Amino acid sequence: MTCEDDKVVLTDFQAKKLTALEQIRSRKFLAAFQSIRDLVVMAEEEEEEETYFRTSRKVDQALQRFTSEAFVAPYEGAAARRRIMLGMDAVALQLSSNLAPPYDTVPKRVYLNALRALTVMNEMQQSAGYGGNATTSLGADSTYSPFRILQRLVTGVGIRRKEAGSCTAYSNESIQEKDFNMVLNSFSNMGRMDMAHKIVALQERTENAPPLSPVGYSILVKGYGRRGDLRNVDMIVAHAKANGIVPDRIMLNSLIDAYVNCNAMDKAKTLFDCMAKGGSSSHRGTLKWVRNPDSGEVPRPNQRTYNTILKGLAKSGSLKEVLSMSQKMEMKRLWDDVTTNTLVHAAVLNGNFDLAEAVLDRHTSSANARANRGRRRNEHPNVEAYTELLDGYSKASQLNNALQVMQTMKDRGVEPNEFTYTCLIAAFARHGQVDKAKKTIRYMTTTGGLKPTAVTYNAFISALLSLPEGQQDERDDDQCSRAVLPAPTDDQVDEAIGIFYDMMRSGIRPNDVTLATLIIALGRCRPAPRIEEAKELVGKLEKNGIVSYKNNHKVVTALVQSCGLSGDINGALDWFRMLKRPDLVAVNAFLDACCRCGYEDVAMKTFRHFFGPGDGGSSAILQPSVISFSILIRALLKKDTVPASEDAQILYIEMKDAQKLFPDQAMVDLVLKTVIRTGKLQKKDVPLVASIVRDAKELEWRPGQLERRRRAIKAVLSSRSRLLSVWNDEDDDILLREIKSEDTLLKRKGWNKVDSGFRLWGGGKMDIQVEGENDRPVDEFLESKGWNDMESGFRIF
DNA sequence: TTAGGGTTAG
Repeated sequence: MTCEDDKVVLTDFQAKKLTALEQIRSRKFLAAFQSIRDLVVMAEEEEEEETYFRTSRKVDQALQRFTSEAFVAPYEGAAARRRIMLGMDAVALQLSSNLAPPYDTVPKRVYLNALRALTVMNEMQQSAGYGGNATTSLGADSTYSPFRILQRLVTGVGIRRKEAGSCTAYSNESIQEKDFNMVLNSFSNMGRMDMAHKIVALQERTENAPPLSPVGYSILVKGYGRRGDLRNVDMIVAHAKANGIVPDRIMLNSLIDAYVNCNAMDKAKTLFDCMAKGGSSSHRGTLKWVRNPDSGEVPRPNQRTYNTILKGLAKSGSLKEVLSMSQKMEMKRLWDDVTTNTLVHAAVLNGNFDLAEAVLDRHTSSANARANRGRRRNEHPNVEAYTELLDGYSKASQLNNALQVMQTMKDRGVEPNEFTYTCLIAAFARHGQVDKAKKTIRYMTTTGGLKPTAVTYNAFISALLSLPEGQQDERDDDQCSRAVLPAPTDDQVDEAIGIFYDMMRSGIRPNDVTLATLIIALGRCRPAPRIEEAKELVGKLEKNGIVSYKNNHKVVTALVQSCGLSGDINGALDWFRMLKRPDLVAVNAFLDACCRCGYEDVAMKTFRHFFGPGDGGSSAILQPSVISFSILIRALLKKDTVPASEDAQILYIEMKDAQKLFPDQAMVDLVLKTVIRTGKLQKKDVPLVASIVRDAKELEWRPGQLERRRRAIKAVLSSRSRLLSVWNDEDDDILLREIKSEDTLLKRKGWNKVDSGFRLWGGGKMDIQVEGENDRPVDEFLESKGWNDMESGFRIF
């Protein structure tokens, strides 16, 4: 190579580099990346050593310039995603290049920037509802990238040493714990506990990596708590204890919240008690762990602690408990906007709209920007409560009151947001006012300056598919529990599909929930299922790359269920087989499909395959749920034979003894409905019914559930049976009246154990006939069964 | 770095 040639090459190179820098400046990232790729090749081909080194350094400068721009905020949106992934491509390019060392490695700072960009981006996309369509040009999954970067950071592979050419060993000591925690937190927020676990494992087995601190444990506990995974929450706590972790207030708050999310209020209350009472708490064991061994102090509860426990009480306890706790908070001056929102939540959950209105009357914040720091821009701190109240009215078929909430918001200067509009749109749709729902979408976009989301349309569609007001009573008695929503009509389904196309036309990508909703609707619609249309729809969307159903559990499960509903067992089987690792919901859907199509034997085999032999051993692939048992028990009872009823009973016992599961409302409804036909309860079914209703005695019934239960009872009553269980909820007028009249009756009969869990109710005559036992006095019958009538919670008269 | 509050959902 002559001196002349050399000059030309350098000039070319410089020109290219200038182009690249200009492209970066004008944010043409793809073009810039391509230019840099050319630069890399040019440098690699350089033969003269010093020039090779010099050009390599210049390429590195360009690369660093590129990545520092690529990994900068904002991290939201498709363009940001492309930019960040190009940044990752640039990192990969440099690592795989033959640039002169150390320029074939990447400075630590770049990795750290990438880490931040990737984690924030992944979390945002998760919440934006991107499906599994995320792949990069290198085929790398953006979910794994943060993990791989951390791996590099701890091993030093591909990381530039401080001084060029230095031979000193890479030291990972300067990797901050917060770098790990940032990634851990993002996986935890995404619900990817598998990945979170990988991070922890990496941290634990790497020398010099920072050990898990209360911060890391807080993050893990949060993640498992959100998934309702009590077992792993407990496991993390045990791990922390074993490692001598002294929990701080945040960790305890996280733990209380996790317990609340896992419906483990007893544990949440214990912890709260320790924090509130400190040394005087009676929970010695917990106290021992929670207390700081040096100072002897126990972290004191703060506003968040109280709000968290309040949320738990709202979820599981009575309104009374919530009210007394909120009064305590007010006295301690710990009341804030979250308290207001939580109290409204509790009130709405209990159907006590007056209370919700009263709380908002008194506690609505005067909107000020300072209160909103860290939240969405200038949003009123109580929109959430108003939104929930609106939604509550709408779901309780009180459209006018729902609309009145919009007016109240306006009067009080509470600006509706996309959540509020979503609920309003669903409210219109639920009441058959489709045009107004559509208008609201337009209104929120234009006047409100808000964008409807996939959830907006999903809410619209599913509200449409639920029966409009006025037709509620026409449901057949199949539809007594939430587990069985009313079957939509052809017209409703057509309307829903129309909205679905509106959605796509306005450029909003349907997600798996959208698709699953439509699939189920098509599978169940009246007068005949339209399963073929469902399959076509899925195929079309897949072909056009709009939604990918492959490996999408929700969509495939919906197809399994839909096939089952329309008697297509082969279809159900085909779709079910597509799932490499079916989850509980999928297995339940398949069990249901088998049973509906008359393949109880296949169902039973499937049940054993996934849930094990029922000995409580650990050979099971999955843990069954009450639903799994409900499906099989119903199928068995439907067979209406003595051996099948016995099998049902055995399954029920297995559910309680081996699986420690107890019946829920749906199961009670289902069994009652299946077993009580033509007013007769057959002898073979008595033991099962008796134990189920007795076990269900502790169930908590909320107004919505009470309503369903009331319908179930109505169904039972209308089938000439008299069957009633005892309610503790004094809020429900109708049931109260029924119980009162029942109590009168019991008094007249001289029976005063009204607290027993279960009564059969009839105007003094025996309405439930126990086949073959009609003539025998009840007490004799019970005695013959070895039942103590009241203690067994079962009385026949 | 980490903790509490609203919409759809098999």
